[in-house]
Amino acid sequence: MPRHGRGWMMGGGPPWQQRHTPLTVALIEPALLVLLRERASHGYTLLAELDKLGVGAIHPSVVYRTLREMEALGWVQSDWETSQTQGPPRRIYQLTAQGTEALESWKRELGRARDLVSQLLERGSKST
Amino acid sequence: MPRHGRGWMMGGGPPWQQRHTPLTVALIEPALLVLLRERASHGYTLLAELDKLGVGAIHPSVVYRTLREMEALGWVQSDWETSQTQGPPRRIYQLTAQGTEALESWKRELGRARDLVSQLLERGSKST
DNA sequence: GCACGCTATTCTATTGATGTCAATAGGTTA
DNA sequence: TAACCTATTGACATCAATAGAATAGCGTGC
Repeated sequence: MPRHGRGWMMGGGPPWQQRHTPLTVALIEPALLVLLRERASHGYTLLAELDKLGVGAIHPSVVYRTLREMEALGWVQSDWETSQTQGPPRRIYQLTAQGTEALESWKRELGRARDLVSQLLERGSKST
Repeated sequence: MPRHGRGWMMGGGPPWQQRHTPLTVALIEPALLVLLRERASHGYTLLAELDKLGVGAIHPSVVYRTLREMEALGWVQSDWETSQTQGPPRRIYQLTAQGTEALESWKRELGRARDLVSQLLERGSKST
């Protein structure tokens, strides 16, 4: 089964279960920044929140990896929370000042992308 | 140089020349369909039109490969045009019925993506 | 008539991004 | 103590993007 490749959204025969598209994948990172801006949180929770947001079911590894990479960039900062957990210790991520800047930058980018999409949609719907 | 990676839009330091983002890359395919719906065309022209659209400078390989892959899916159909060219023979692509369907499917997908982006932008701008 | 530049397409190699799977591990409940 | 949920990490395979060069016809200037 192709990851998404060309035609990911055509499906073909069997009714596909929810698959995320390249478009939604590109949104994981800004979505995480937005969520972390609202409150510091840990991967497992963020995973669920992404799902609620509508960014399709993302594999946990992807979210954790993205968080680690964002930490390497200095956008977020993590601390272990050993107490009051219902499981193993968890890593709490919080936004840094750089992360806030990154979010602003992302917002400009998303704005441009949205405009482009709107333009495409319009142009693709005009009667030839 | 990383393709885009985390932080592709942060640049850091020197003012980056136009780099395309994962978001714009994801738009190549629907953009091609939209353009081909308007008129049959060949890779070289489509390349320039993508640029005009705002889908950043795409490497020719990507466009040609995408076109071939779309042909393999039956979305487009190509014929060699040997006459009236200012160069070597060129491959004219035109949309098929399946391609039109694919475009419709894409449009639904783009609509969803745009809504998601709007939602993110709003949520990312609310005062905490 | 040939060297150069533009149009036009294809192929190969490399790297980077993504998806999947498995491993680890603490806590809770039956 | 076994099963299950929370929670995170690492390794590996695969796929897609990019760069770069090869191929090739045509037009222009010299």
